[in-house]
Amino acid sequence: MTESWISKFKGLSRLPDDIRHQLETGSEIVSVPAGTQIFAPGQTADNLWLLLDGTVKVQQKSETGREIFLYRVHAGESCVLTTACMLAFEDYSAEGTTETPVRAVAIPRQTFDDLVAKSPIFREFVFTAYSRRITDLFTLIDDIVFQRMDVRLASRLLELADDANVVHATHAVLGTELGTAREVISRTLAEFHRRGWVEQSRGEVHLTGREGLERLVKSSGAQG
Amino acid sequence: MTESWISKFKGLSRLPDDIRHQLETGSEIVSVPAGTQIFAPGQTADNLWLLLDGTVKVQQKSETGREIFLYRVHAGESCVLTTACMLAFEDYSAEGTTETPVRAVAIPRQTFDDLVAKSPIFREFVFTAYSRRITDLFTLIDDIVFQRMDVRLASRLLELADDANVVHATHAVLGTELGTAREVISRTLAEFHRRGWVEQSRGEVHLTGREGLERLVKSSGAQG
DNA sequence: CCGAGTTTGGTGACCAAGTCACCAAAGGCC
DNA sequence: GGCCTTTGGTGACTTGGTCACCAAACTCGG
Repeated sequence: MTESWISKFKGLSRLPDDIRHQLETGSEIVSVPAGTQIFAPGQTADNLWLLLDGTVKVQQKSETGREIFLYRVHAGESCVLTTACMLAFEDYSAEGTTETPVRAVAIPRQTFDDLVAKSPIFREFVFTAYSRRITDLFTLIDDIVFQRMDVRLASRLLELADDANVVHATHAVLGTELGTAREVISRTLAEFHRRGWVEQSRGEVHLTGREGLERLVKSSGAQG
Repeated sequence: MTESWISKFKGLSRLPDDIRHQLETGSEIVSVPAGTQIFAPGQTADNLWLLLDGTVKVQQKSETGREIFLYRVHAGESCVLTTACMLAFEDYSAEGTTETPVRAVAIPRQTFDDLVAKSPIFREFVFTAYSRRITDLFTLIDDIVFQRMDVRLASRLLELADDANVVHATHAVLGTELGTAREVISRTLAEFHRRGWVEQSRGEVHLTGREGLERLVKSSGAQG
């Protein structure tokens, strides 16, 4: 390892050498395949995860068995929800699953607590992660309450599209991502098709007219 | 001050004497009237507030000028959103306003940072507060997406009622509390009236049949 | 390659909720 | 009293969520 993983995390770049060293020796790099549940209600988390590669999807399961997507953790971000579990012993009903193969740094509770006590910079890193999640949730709530479905779907499609402008997701998956029903996705996609913005095939959506989708998103003064 | 305010906060009761002392001498008790804005976007917060008396309402303002209620801070809780602002320098779009006259402990940034570094118990207190807010937001999202309006309104009325079973709020206020339109509140309240659960007068709702409202809330397997 | 079972997507009917436009009643204030 | 503001009520319409059901596409054992 010629280059430390620490450089992947902007908020940690200013760490002094001794803390860096403790962070590197006191943590472990782990790899898990896609589809692994990395935290769940009732399960104690003993590590804070910092994602190096891949994405983790965090969803809330409601009592009625339905699910809603809360947020996605990307490479370079920390999965701060596990911290909540580690330190606060709170019940939480959200679960996190890897969407792709994931490489991550696992920081054990002991190291984490030590570093929060010792290093103002590490402390700031942790609090920043927390408050980013909180503000993300605010934005999500705003979206759910005030934004139209077609705008939300368009924006999500643009986000999820790969290099070839293809979104690999079934209507049902897109439904839970946006907290709506599959039927609504089907209808809205049919409308997008009529406008020439997308082509569909089983399990995927091809964005043939990004401009149209982008115009729709922009026209509503939203951010995405 | 014969009894320290610290005893009002469960998570702080186990603090050792030296930390207690630093917390007491390094903070200040403040009083503000009802309707005071205690934090807002773009405004730097220099203190963490711990509420001794009264309530603070935290709302999100959307770009379209509409508002949605996020949560309410009660006596014995901390207004952790200001911490997010203090330590993480993040933009946030939520604002907090006192609903009643409020007495609170203001902990300056310096004292706060010091205590987080020094005291594991204080640290846990802070992280607990954060994670409680986050899980509250999860519950709110779940509610918004999956719960029927009539159930949500019934539950909120029960929460807001005073000792005489009266809710002092206009339909418009109840609308922003639940992230819906005034008209929807008016119609739902009319329905509740038809069922003999409430009487209305200008600016207030009298709960004449709590049992009915409670039955409605319970029948949906909700919590509140 | 066939055929049964599963997954995915499509559709119509209906209900719940949000939006718009407007009005009326109640209260405040000169 | 008369004017203005705040609050609440209503109908018509649109959007979104639910339910019931079907059809096409895939899977997989044989």
